Amino acid sequence: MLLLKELPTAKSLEKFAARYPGTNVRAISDFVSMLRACADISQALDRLLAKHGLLQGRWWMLVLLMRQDDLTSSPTDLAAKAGVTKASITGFIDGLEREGLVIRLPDPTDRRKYLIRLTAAGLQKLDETIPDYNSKVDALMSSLGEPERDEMLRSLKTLVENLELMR
Amino acid sequence: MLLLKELPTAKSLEKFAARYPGTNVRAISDFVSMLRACADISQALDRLLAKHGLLQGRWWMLVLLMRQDDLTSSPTDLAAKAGVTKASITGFIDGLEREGLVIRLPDPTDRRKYLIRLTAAGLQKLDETIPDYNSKVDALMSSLGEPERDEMLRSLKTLVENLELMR
DNA sequence: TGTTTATATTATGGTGCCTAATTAAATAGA
DNA sequence: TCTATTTAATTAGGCACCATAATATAAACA
Repeated sequence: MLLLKELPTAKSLEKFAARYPGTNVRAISDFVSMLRACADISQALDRLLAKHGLLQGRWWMLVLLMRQDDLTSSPTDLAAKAGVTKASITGFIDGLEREGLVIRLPDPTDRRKYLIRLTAAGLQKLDETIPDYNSKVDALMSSLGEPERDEMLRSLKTLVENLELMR
Repeated sequence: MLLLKELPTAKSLEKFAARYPGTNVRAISDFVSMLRACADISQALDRLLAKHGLLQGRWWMLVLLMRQDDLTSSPTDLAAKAGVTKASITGFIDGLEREGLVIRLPDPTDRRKYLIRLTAAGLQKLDETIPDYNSKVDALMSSLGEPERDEMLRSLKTLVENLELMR
């Protein structure tokens, strides 16, 4: 999460370039602006979810479970799909279970495993949150025309595909 | 930070739309793709900074200090510029001071205040990190042509200006 | 002078991650 | 069959990043 409310001014960028010759001022400025925008958008999502008593971590767990036909998944599977360790999943599940949104069920075919299933309360939480999420996301994304949106996503995709350049 | 390595499939979006009629599938899909890209880019920055023993929090603090003519700022000022509380700044300063990258100096004009100043070691840390940061950010951003970059930033700016639609 | 305001810190806690060690169960191989 | 390995999940412990509330101190104001 970017920690700079104040984007660099032309003056501070000049100073930067003076100390570090060869700086591509435009690249730096654009990069920071991009991060700033991303952080603002993510924060707006946080606020939306907070209205429904959720946080991004819990929210994405619920979304992953909802994607499953039987509303059920395993910690290992969730870890893979979320890109975090299984130990981290344990924590998320603990929180969601405490709130009654999911339950741990023993896997009948393998006693090492658990099945994490969305409860009725969990589904209700989604039913309460998702219409709001849908309409707000729609409203936001509609502030861009279709061609601009496509172009933006294509550009972001290009950047992501070139992230090895940051290595 | 987005927790979905796996973006929604066409099938899961269909299912979503079936349960929540009126869903703008494109809006949701685009929104999640955008967050995914943002998270990936931010993570790439984390990795770059980690090579130099830094993390985003500490890094942006150092950058804010470097912007000042005398390499000096106050906790209140840093808090405002970073968009976090003063209590949070105390923690960042503690860490940076422990590593010798900044020092707390009493403000001669107001005994409630401290001046946070970048030390020689702090400046050296920046001198070691920034050339790498510059070249990597330049390389990444150069994967987009200038018009695409401008368009992308304009689109992101439009979204940020319309974030009140998420309220 | 006495009250209000401003500065910074401490105390405390929540969220989101991690690694390493552990427990338990399944599986593969001699 | 029995042992060794692998797999699943958790626990323990810790770090980073943030917040709120309470506190101590000092400045400003009326």
